[in-house]
Amino acid sequence: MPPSPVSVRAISRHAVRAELARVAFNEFCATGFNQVTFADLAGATGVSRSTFLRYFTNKEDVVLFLFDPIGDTIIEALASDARSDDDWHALRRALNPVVDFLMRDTSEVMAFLDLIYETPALSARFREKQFDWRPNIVRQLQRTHAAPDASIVTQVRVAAAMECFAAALAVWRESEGREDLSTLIDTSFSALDPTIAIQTS
Amino acid sequence: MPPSPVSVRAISRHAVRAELARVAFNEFCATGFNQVTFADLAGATGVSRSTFLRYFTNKEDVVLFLFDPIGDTIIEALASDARSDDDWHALRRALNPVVDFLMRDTSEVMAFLDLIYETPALSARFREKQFDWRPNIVRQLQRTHAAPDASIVTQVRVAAAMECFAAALAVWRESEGREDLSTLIDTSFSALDPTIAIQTS
DNA sequence: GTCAATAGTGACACTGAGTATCAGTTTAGC
DNA sequence: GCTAAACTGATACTCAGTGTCACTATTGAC
Repeated sequence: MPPSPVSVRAISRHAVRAELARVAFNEFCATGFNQVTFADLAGATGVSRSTFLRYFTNKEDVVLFLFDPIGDTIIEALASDARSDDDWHALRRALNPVVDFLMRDTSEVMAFLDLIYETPALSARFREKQFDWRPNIVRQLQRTHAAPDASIVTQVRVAAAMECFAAALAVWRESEGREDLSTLIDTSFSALDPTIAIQTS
Repeated sequence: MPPSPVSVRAISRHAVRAELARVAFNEFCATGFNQVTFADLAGATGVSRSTFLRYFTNKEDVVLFLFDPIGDTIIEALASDARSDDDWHALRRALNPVVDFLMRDTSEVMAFLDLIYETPALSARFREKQFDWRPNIVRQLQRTHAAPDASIVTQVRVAAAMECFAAALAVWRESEGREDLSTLIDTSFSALDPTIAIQTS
């Protein structure tokens, strides 16, 4: 009995989740991620610990679920990519909508990245999240773009592309947003671009 | 008062650690990593829970510390690498001693990889371990091999190289050791090699 | 061989994340 | 308004990981 594709309950759930996360984020920034317990968060949000826990799969998710859409964004970008050149450039292009997504509210994203990079538990989970995107990206890339010889080649290229993104993001946040994220991603990608020959000293 | 570089106590500690890990590994394989508690391990090894815990930084470390030497192995390989061509091929060569290390006891390593890959918590920590090797590798590479333009380029190349290794290792274990690990690493590396131009369709 | 410093041990208590259950309440949709 | 479903808070629980403390064993120096 799924009454409608987007039920009223789902909307409510989303909104509550966002509000809980908002309050929690302030607590984390003020006191430190590890110092704040779920009991603290329950108190700060006026909801019971049980209820708070039901809205998130784990403590890191309270911060990181903001970045959940990125995985699907990449998939969609690859799916709607008309050009059919090599997969490496397709992967680069697929990151453009991600950059757009992050640039919608630079200061908010930067605040999140600050908290993430200064909290080992959060950075570790953030990397895990990015890792979890990979299989779907590999599948999509094999479907829409000339799948190369072996599966391992595609897997490695996707992994490398995601690492390029991660490295660019890290430098971007270190520069406090002064450097251009797109340019940084370009630099990362060209450091590995298998379609251009770099002269060996 | 450090009496000698390698004290008797350090040797004992190492040996005890190895023995505890050996027994624990059997328990993990028999019952499943998540199902076995530290209390169980204490019982199986005949040592108290407190003592067992003192030998490892966390539960995953009981399994994964076997792979600790790999980080240093890579560093040493880079340091003693005479050739000074591009950093990408230097990184590839630095993995040869790692392959040697893994091939010393193929069946043991394979048993470990089986447990790791079937246990999400272990694979996640395994990736974290590999991630932790990166900064030192970057530093060593910048010292000994023609450091390229920007720091981000080296960082990306090291990250990509480690992902090549990880991908090759995963395929190797899936093949149950039938495929050649060195060849798989070669394939991975050439999928990204920035020194050879691949034709674009 | 004795002895003092140091390290290892087991017992215990504790925090905090995450899971599970359950009775009571709210809400959606007919 | 009614019913089935979802949401809530309370409670109890498991287990990883930390910290402390008294006790024992070992080491290295004398």
